[in-house]
Amino acid sequence: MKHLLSYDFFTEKELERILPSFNQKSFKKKELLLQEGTLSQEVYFIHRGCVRSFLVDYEGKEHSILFGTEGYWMGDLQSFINGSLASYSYQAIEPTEVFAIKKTDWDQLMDEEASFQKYVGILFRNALITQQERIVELFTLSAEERYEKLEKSRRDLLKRVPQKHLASYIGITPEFLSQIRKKRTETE
Amino acid sequence: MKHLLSYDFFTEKELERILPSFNQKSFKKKELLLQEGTLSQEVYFIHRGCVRSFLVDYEGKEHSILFGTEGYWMGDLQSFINGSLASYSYQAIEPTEVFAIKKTDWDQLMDEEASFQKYVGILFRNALITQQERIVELFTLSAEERYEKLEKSRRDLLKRVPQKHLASYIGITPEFLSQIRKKRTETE
DNA sequence: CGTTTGCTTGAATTCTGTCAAAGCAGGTGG
DNA sequence: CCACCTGCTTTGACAGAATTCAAGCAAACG
Repeated sequence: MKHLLSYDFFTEKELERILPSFNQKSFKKKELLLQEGTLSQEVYFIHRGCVRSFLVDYEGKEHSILFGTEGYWMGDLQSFINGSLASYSYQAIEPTEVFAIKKTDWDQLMDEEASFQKYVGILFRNALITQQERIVELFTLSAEERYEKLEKSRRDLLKRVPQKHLASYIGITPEFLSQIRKKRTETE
Repeated sequence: MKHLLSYDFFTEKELERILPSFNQKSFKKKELLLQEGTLSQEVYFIHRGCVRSFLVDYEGKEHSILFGTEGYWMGDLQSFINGSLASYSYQAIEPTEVFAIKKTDWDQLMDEEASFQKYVGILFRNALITQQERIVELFTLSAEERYEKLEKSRRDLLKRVPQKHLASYIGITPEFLSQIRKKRTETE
């Protein structure tokens, strides 16, 4: 469980109280961590691998919302926290190992462990800021610029994630992403 | 300060400790609550009026990010919490009255008042979920559908906010919003 | 009033999606 | 190890969506 530690946010003692609440779990490639329409009972800290969250729209098309790799948290907040049914599915893109924490243990930690509560507060704040930036990108950048941005900020994903998922992440069709890539190699 | 109370989240005693940290402030129509590039020293709870946040892109175009009305919190999280310079500007669309809380008072409340910390945690979580939904909308809905959605979820805004701002909020040009409105009145 | 500001319109243009076909993998079973 | 699937990527022609630009109108404001 080095990764949680490597944030070096917690002291040794705090970790001793926090870590026992987590269980290690493995998922095969293409396996679902959580399926849309079910209740999320746990959230995951990714230790090794890659996970995508996606939704299926009313036309049956998939849209990738987020990619999590080593050090990311993944989970359906809405379902996990409010107890509603998940609107998104979560799927391993590679063989993936995670540390899972169940709702009851989560709630207990949030109540009893001030350091954890603080940690989660920071997590949410950062997520909020990241998402805000994403919204701004969608407004201000063209598809090509969004792809360039992704190239810079998450270069690792380009090799790990199929094009079609990257395309849907930046909000375009796989075919059009192909065009963009073609144009870019020609120009350069 | 009925509004903060009306959330009926806090007990009387908690409110007695919390409310003194807020100051009432007024802004005229078009006045800026906070300007991009400056440091955010306080955040606002809107008691009466309407505020929009927006950014100016590299082509000089404005994009409205969020509209806050009665009962909304407005502020530049990134700047307020991390001490960086604000990326967005915040402008009163109507004469607006807010309750402002300064960074030092905020920090103090977050440290000393567990109920406030919890309240803010919920605030951020909800904001996170709302934003996630917004991203999904941008992916899955056409411009026309996004406008219809806005019509339903924030009908009040249609009368209070100029078209051009609504247009930029749903990510289109004012001209195209005009087309949509025209088409819709013809069809129906 | 005159001036500004915002809304509408239409035509030309750019961007992105759709569709269909073909090429290129990677994985599987024999 | 090969041959065959199956699913992913590429391509090009075309259609549709959205923007740009320019002009005119209406409403708001000092």
